[in-house]
Amino acid sequence: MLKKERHALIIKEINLHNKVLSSDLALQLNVSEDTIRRDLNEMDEAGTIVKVHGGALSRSYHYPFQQNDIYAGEAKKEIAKKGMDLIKDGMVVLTGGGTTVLQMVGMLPPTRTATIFTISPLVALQLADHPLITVILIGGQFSKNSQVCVGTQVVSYLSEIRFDICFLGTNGISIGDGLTDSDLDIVQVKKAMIKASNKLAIMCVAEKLNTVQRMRVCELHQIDCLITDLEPDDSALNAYRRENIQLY
Amino acid sequence: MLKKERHALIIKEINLHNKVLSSDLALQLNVSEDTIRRDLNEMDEAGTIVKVHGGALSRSYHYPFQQNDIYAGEAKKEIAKKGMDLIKDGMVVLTGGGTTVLQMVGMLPPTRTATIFTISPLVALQLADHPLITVILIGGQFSKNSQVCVGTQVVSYLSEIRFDICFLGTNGISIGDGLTDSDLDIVQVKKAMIKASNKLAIMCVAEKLNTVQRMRVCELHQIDCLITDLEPDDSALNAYRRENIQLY
DNA sequence: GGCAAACGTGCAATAACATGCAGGCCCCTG
DNA sequence: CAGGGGCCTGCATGTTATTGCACGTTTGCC
Repeated sequence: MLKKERHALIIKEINLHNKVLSSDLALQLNVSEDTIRRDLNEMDEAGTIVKVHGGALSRSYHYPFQQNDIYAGEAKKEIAKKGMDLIKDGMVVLTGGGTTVLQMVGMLPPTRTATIFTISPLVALQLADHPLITVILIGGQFSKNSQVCVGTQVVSYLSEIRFDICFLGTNGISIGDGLTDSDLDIVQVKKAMIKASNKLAIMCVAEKLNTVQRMRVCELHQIDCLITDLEPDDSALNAYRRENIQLY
Repeated sequence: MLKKERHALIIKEINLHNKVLSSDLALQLNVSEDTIRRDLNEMDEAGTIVKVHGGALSRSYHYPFQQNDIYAGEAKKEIAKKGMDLIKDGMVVLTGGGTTVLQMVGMLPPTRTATIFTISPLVALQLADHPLITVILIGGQFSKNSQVCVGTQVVSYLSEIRFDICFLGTNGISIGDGLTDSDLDIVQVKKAMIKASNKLAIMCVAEKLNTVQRMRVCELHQIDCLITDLEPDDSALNAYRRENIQLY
């Protein structure tokens, strides 16, 4: 087995799986782990791969963070655009505090007139430079983790108003468990928000579909609109389509 | 499972849900919680994430508004420091929304315990990473000019609570006209804030001393503390000293 | 104020590592 | 063809990294 040959195989393996283990390669190529290590070191110095303790990773895999952010950013913009279209002139809207919601309100055209209630200071600030939209910030205890207002104040306030539509971001959504979240305070507020609204729109990046968190927010059938970055007829959404959820 | 691999997965999880629990990760990645803790600590030191008790949070989500800190001039920092000293452990504090107030709450030592009510979303967000302070955001119509909550909701809410001390920024202050402001909504809220508080502290940069705005907020004698960037015995403050205002 | 979960630390076992050395292979030269 | 040098490989050595567990402490919640 020639060195170049091994290198080629290692690269092939890394391209395939984004990672290799020294021990696997030694077994597979029938050489000692020392040799593999030497190979990996050379290739790391050459910049072909990234060596780590125990094996090596593909160079692109080593810096997936920014790519992911950008990718997720694009997806969220896509979702935001679709969600935005659900807000018609004169509507009374209620929103939660996710980044997708934030994106959405930032994209609202300056000519749109609406009243937006929100539990998120960030959403309120985002809307500060919108000329026509009236913003009502719903006050209460400020949750440091999720940067929205929670607590009994919020819940009882919500009980006194009816909204045309409620936009919520997603933490977990799945067929079996419906909409789920990880924070008790948030769950209670979200429940109250849903109860106070005629329509419920859930915004969800495809990656979060079919993930489950600890606590239940609501059943699937309570969701009216599901807005994702996928095409509405994507097969990944089949199960949700069967629940009579309007897909966007 | 390679360490880098775990790190990448943790980051992915955090980007997705904005937070992770050590216990969940341990289960999901099939390693001990100790290992996860070590991972999270490393990533926290590297600045990738923010570690908290029980798990970790996304850095970008947690500090989206840090750029705001830059604006504060030296004078405002000086004022902020003096004002900060008036907040003692256990106090129930009410604040308005000026940049000086924002500076001040940003400087509060991490060991300080207090409950801070505020009409300013920015103040709430600024305090989001303070471990001990409870933040109550007072909700209402969001004023786009001044980026605080105003309106009858706020006023009636304030009528039901008593605060130890109220911090307000300054728009205009002068011997003849007292504290003045330019926006009717703001004035009404400020009046209610003053009425609800045992002590009134006004934060004011020297340039704004002896300026007058269109509408009156309160008389000079209602002010308990005047915090400026001048020395307390500065002659420019003589007139205010005569009004029995405590100078800082 | 009490309790359980989360925490940090030290320790030990194991895996992975770097390094030096010896043997084997190839090629070159005499 | 014999010998030698360069390169690669495997093995042995000692070192470092990583991980899980045990311990006592801190933290957050009720």
